[in-house]
Amino acid sequence: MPHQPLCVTEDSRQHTRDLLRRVGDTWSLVVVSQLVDGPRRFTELMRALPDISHRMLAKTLRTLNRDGLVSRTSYPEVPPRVEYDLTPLGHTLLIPLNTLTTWAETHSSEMEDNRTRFDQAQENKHKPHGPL
Amino acid sequence: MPHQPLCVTEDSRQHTRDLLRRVGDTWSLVVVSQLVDGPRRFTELMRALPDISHRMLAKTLRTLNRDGLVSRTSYPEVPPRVEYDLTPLGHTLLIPLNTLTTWAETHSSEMEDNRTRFDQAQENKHKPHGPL
DNA sequence: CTGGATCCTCTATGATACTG
DNA sequence: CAGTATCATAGAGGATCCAG
Repeated sequence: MPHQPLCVTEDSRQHTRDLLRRVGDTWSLVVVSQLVDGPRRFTELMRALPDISHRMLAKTLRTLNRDGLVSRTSYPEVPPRVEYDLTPLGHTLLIPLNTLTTWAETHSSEMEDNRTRFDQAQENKHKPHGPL
Repeated sequence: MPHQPLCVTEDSRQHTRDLLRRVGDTWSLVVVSQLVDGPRRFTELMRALPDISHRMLAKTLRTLNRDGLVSRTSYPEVPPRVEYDLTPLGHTLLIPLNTLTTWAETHSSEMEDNRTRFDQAQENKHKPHGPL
């Protein structure tokens, strides 16, 4: 009997696809991982993530905040101070994300091997004009 | 004591991000869901997925095959027949994917509400020229 | 310090036509 | 039937400058 994975309703697929696209972008996961241990300021995140651009950090935080996964607390000081933190909803997302992280860890090398093998097989198909 | 989610090594993040980008694209998950119950031919998938373009189905299948998540079996007949199926590795991915699917199902409406609320708050910030 | 606006580039995707 | 190549368009992302 085949198992019944991936709830197969249209809505289900839509929701999951939306979620995967969201957390699967370049930076969402990286930013979230910086918030696991507590609130961080914009500049702190910039320093911790040398590769992210100013623009994309702002944009990513805005999206995560909009989704309710990250909270944004602005303190009426000068210069302005803003702290970002995971919301309770954001924390619940960490569990399934961890399941996926573990899978990725376990199988990434296998997938990498698969890709290498695939690419080599492709090459051999294009230049089989070997010595005869 | 804060929990310890999202294995925080650089490699771990990289692998997970790669995986999320892969299965988070527009079609991978949709295609995979069609293979859960057994092998399918190219045209069968096209019929089952009215929205996907010819090109993207081919490309998605090729990528999944390259990663070793989907097998591709070509029968030397005329006209040609090709069957796609999940590999054992592909099947193992269904488990963590299901965890995420469940989360998405459970919380998608909450996130949708969050977005609506966020957008309304934005509007109110731009046009607070209300009756005074 | 925070973060939005603008300009530019690269990639993803669709539509279409072509090949084995 | 299965798959690729070409062209066109939309969105992601970076660099930079400007504003509160």
